[in-house]
Amino acid sequence: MKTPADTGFAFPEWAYKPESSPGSRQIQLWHFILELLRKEEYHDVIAWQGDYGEFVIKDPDEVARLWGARKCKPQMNYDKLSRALRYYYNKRILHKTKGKRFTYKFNFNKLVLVNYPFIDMGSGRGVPQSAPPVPSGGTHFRFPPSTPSEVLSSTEELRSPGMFSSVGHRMARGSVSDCSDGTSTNSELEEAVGAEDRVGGPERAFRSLLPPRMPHESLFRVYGGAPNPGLPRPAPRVHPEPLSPFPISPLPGSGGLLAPTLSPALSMTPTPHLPYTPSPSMSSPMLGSHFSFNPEDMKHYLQAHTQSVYNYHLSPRAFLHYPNIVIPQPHRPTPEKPTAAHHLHGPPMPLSHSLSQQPGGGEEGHQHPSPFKFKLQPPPLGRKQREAGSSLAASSSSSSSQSSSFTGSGQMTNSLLSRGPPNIKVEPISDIESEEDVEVTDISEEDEMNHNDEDGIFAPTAGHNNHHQLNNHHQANGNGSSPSAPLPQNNNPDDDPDDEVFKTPTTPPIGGGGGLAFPLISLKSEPGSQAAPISPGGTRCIPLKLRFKRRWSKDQKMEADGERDEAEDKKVRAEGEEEAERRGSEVENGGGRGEGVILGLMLPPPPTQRRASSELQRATAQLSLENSGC
DNA sequence: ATCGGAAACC
DNA sequence: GGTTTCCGAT
Repeated sequence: MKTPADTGFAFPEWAYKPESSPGSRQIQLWHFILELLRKEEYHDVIAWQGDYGEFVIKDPDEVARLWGARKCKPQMNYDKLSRALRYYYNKRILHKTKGKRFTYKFNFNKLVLVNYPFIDMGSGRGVPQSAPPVPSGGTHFRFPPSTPSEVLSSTEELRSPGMFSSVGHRMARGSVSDCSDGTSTNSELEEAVGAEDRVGGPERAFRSLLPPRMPHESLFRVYGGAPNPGLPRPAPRVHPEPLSPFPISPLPGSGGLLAPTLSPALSMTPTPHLPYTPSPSMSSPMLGSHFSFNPEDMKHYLQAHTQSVYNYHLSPRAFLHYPNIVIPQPHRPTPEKPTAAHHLHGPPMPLSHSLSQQPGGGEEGHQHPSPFKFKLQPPPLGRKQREAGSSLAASSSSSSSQSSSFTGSGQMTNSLLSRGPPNIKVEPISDIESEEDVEVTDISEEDEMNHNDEDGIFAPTAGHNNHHQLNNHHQANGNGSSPSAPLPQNNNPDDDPDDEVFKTPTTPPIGGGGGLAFPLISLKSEPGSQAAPISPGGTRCIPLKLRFKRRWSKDQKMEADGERDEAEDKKVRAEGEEEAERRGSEVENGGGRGEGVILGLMLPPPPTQRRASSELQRATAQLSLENSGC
C-alpha cells in the first residue's frame, strides 16, 4: 500500500547525492560542450554541424583549454578531453562521427528521453509511472540531502511539492568555475554565462541549464508501458494550447516544477538500468495517490521539454513523440540563434523533451544516481589484465563491478521492500535469457538506430555495434543519403514506437498490463516469476520478437560488414550483467529503454505526503547549506 | 586521429 | 562516478 514509507517516493537516490545537489559545481563535459555549442561566441571553436546533434570541434586545443579552464585543469589538452568524450560512447551520450575529424554527435534521444515523464503503465494497478513533477507548487524542487538513508526515509516526503523549493538562485557562479585560476577563458565563459543568465536573454534559458546546479532535475523516466486501463492516461491529445509564451520556461506558473527543471544532462547520465528503483517507491504512492497525468500537466511538461530542445538547439528530431500526447510546440524562444537554429527548426515534432531550462534557475548538474543510471560501460574486465595474465586482478575487477550492480539492486530492494517484495534480483535469467537480454539491449539500441535512420538523426548507434563503429555504414548512408533510411524492417509500426524512446505505448501492453511494467518488477525481477504472473512473456515477448527480428536483420547485415564481433562480444559481456538487470526493466517498461535515460521520477504529490514536507524542508535546508559551502 | 585500458584523482 | 592522465594500439 501506500504507506508513507513505501510511498516514499522518493527521488532516486542519486537525487540526493551531493553531486546532484545544486551546489555541486561540477560540470560535466557533455554539458559543457553543449554550453559551448550554444554560444555563438564559441562557434569558431566548436559548432553544430551536419546531422542532428552532430558537432565539430573546430579548434580542439581551444576547446580543451576552455574545458581545462572550467575544470581548473590547466594541463588539459585535446587528447585528454577526447578521452573523456570517448567515455561517453559507452554511455551513449555521444558517439563519434566517423570519417570526420573532430566530429562527434550527441545522442539526444537519450537525453530527451530522459526527460519525459510519463507513463507507463501498466501494470495493473499500480503502475507506477513517473510523474512529472508536478507543477503543483510551482516551485522547483531541489534535492535534498545527501544521505541516502535519510533520503530513503524521507523520500517519501520528497515528493511533495514542498520539497522543491526553490531553486532559485542559481548561482551565478559560472558554473563551475571555481577555479580561479583565472584563466581568461574561464572567466570568460563564466561571466558570459552568468551574465547572460541573469540577463535573461534568449539564451538565458539555456544557460539556466548549464549552470551549476541543477536543482531539480527532475526527471522523469519514461517508460513506456502499456497504458493501463485503469490508469488515467494522458489525454490523447492535448489541445494545443497556445503555448505559453514563456520563452523559456514554459510552465512558469503553472507548473513550474517540472518543466523547467529538467535537464537533459541528467537524464543522460542516469541510467536506466535500474529503472526503477525509485519507481517502486513511487509506485506505491502513485498507486495510492495516483498520479494522474493530467493532460494539462503533461502538456506543460512536454512543452517544457520541447522548449528545452529548442534551447539547446537540438534538432527537431530530438523531440520525441509521446504517444498520446501532443504538445504544442513552444515557440521558440529565441530568435537567437538562427544559426543554430537550423537544427532546431522544425519541429513539428510532437514531443518534446526537455532540457532544462528555466528562467529561474534550473539547473542541473549532473546527476546521477545511483541506481538509475544506466551505465553502459562494460564492466571492467580487464582486458589488459588478461593480457597481462593477472587473472586475479581481473577477477577482482569484475567482481567489483558486479557488486556495484548488486548494490544498485539492493537499493532497489529497499524500495521494493517498502512495497513488499522481497527480492530482487537481478538476473534470474540464465543464459538464454541473457542472450535475450543482450538482444534486447541491442534492440533498444537499435531502436535508436532505426530511429535515427528514420529520423535521421541520432543514431547513436551504439547499438549494435556497440561501439559506435559499426555503423559506419549506416551512418554513412544516413548522412549521405539517406536519412530516409531504409531500414528494412522499419516498416512495422511497432517498431517505430519502440524505437522511439518510449515504447510504451506501443508495447503491447496492454494486455499485459502486466507487462508492465515496470520497474518494480523488473527490479526484482525475475522474469520468470514475475513475468508469468503478469504477462508473461507474452507481452514482452511479442515486442521482443519483433525487435529481435529487426535486430537480427540488422545484425546480419552488420555481420556482413563484419565488424562487430569483438565489440559485440565485449559489450555483451560487459553489459550482460547490467543488462540483465536492465532487461527486466525494459520489459517492464515496455519499452524500456534501457537506454538511458531515465531520470528521475517524479513524484506526484499525493496529499498524504505532504507531511513530508517538513522533512523535505529540512532536507532542503541542508542542501542549501551544503551548497553554500561550495 | 582515434580508440580504449588502467590507474589516479577529486 | 566522472573524469584526468598516461599510453600502447590501430
